[in-house]
Amino acid sequence: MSLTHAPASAVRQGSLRELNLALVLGRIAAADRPPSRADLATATGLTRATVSAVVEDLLAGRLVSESDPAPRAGAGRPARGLVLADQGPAGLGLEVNVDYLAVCVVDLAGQVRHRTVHRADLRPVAPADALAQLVEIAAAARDDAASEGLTLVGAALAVPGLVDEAGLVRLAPNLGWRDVPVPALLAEHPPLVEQVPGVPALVVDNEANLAALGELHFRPLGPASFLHISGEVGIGAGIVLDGALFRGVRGWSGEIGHLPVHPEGRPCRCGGQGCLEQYAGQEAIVTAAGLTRTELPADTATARLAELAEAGDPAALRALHDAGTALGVAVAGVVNLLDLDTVVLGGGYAALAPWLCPPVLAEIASRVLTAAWSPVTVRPSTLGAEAAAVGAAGSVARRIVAQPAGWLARSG
Amino acid sequence: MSLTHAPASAVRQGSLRELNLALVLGRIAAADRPPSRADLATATGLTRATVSAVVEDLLAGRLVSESDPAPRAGAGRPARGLVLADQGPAGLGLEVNVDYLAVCVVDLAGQVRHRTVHRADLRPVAPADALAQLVEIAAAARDDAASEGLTLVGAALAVPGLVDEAGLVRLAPNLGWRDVPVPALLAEHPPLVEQVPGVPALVVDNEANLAALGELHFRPLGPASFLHISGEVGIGAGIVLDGALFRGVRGWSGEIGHLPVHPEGRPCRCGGQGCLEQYAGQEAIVTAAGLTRTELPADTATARLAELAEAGDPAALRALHDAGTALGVAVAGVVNLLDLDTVVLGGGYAALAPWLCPPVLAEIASRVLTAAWSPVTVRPSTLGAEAAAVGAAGSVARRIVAQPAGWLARSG
DNA sequence: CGCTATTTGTTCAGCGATTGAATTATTTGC
DNA sequence: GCAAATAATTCAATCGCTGAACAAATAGCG
Repeated sequence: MSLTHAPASAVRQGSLRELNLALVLGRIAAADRPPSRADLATATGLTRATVSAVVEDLLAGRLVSESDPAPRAGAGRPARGLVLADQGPAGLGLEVNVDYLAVCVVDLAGQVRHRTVHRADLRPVAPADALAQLVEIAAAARDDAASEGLTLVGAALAVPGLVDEAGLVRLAPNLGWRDVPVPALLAEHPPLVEQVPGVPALVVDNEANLAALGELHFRPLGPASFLHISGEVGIGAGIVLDGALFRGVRGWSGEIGHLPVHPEGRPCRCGGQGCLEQYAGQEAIVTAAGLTRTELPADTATARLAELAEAGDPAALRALHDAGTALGVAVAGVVNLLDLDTVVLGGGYAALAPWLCPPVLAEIASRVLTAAWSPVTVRPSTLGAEAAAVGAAGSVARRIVAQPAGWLARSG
Repeated sequence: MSLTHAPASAVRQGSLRELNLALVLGRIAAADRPPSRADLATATGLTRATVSAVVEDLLAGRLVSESDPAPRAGAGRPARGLVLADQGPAGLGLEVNVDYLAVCVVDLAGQVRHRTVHRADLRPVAPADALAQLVEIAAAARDDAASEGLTLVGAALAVPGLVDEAGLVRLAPNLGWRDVPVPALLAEHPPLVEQVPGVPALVVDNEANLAALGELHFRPLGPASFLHISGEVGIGAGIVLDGALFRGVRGWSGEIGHLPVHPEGRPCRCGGQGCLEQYAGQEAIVTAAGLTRTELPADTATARLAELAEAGDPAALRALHDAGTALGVAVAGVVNLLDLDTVVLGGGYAALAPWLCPPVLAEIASRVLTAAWSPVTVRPSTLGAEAAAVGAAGSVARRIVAQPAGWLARSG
């Protein structure tokens, strides 16, 4: 009973075409095999005449291209299949993290067409310098993409911290950033992407949010709702509802790391007590497993932990089990509250999933009221460590698919 | 970055008018004083010509009516104000609860035009008989409404339990219902409402969900996001995001009563341990306050508790403080996760809010990471005990406002 | 009182987008 | 080689929005 069917603004004849462009393009994107114009007509309810006109616009704008006729049984003129173009607009994904910079390019079909990861300890680097390095890498990626016929039409930057709506990074503790005006700093460099009406040139967002969107690449069929948990030093969650990121009133949703799991337990840096982060954060797991804290906490510690667990080290196994139980308590609460059917373990958790999933599932089974009727899937993320960059680039590409009119208005 | 701008189905010229009808009617509903056609034109971006045509349809369909000209300074032809009609379509709200049946009628403007509460212990009554009684009361309400020029166009029924999408009541423990096919049982009685395209004749939903929608009556301006907590024997929450109820993948969201607040604490009937319900449910508070369990737990126990607290009874005050703290732990988790800025205490909690709010706010202040930047409001519900019936009727009325085309197609 | 400025609301030709039927295009099967 | 079948396009008709002109109604001012 969504009661928000009223459009946000006036609907004119032009909007009508805009909406049908989006409708048809969306069907092409969601189809599992290249649909014909006739398929699209029956699927959308439009007439074949209209679909032809719409498709003509999409072809002219290089958003779709005709593929080899799909094999079909029976008589009749063969159909021409339509697929998302592998040339044309594409999204740029950027990521600044503690120990790497990442850049990637994703095309309309969701394919990662370019990817660069530059490993470096970014903590001692000033924000402006870090962004300058990132721009340099991104410019190379853009040129690379251009040689494949791709035009970058928007960028999204993932940052491990709280970001406000204007793109100001309020606080990125592990990076040491505070009140960094990212859009202003990037504006001092030559623009990386072509301006397209309706597509923001730059979106800055929380790493956990964008990593969650990355998972949509592997569930492109229909709207999906799931919880994506990034286990790093802190624990962040991206909540995807019906295929769209849920950001909350101020854009600060997903702070699952501070869900209380032992209300009178260990004090947390947030000021509370017994937060999940104190029991399932990377540091908590590492110290519980008896490992000394390594220099770069992100990758090496996780990899070492997985090695130990693989080898059957009792301390590591116990640490992972306890962390998984704490995580399961929090996740059970979230599932009870939001009735989600899928939980994705991402970031540092992905590699540890074999040991984390069982206790998480156990807690869900015993605590979720509706678990008997609706099973909950818990699985590791399918993307690697740079999921956020992929998700960021994908979010731009998905926007073009959802609102093709802006791009078409540009290219004539 | 909602990426779901693509319409669900084909957009034809007719849809265009449908969308603009909804747009204009929505503006009229949201305005704080009766807008003129010219006001609507500037507000919506449509031309005055189009607005006139749209308004003509709305007037003909008795969805709006012209009010006395609003006073305006300066020269010029006086405007004719437009308001939602106080005659025409209206929504029927129904509620079956442990100790009462409630029926109410809400008009387009959100006014409660009729209300009947029939007190009776429904636990020993068979579902079919309870529904038969409800239908009888509702028929009287419908006739009453008809004499005021109101036509009922849809009904929503609130039930204290889990309801699936088809309206089957899977489980209503306190009512003793299990797998009750409500739509089928109601279909055996003469229809209560007129059939209107696009408006379901009957929606069955969880009481907590519909009570949450009731709060929208007092925040009609713009989309609101809040958490509404109904504290009864169980504790249910309705999550309203951007003015629409969030139901979850299977419609079973809001089970806040089973959020773990002491993971190794008291066993809960759900099979888990330390659920909120065991610490802030009505029974928990009552027994903690040293009260013997009364026969009908709903109203009397809460009222007695409020009396004792008012009188300064230490046991009652301590019980309420402890319950509020437990509630605060859970709410802090929800706010961290969803970044909501408003929490409404409804149901049995409404009367206890003076004692529950302080500890809840204290937990939020210490546990919510972003509390410093974004204050969270915690307030009691403004509707009484029958909030669910009002919310149910209001949801129907709001649907007509959001999708007026169906009603207009009916009445010619 | 009459005139002007001002704002509201309506009328009407023009236009863009969809529709539905007719037409063309291209293949399979007999 | 021809009929049947399916795909895609063409074209007049229609629906709804636009923009400008026009009619209606009031305040201010001399």
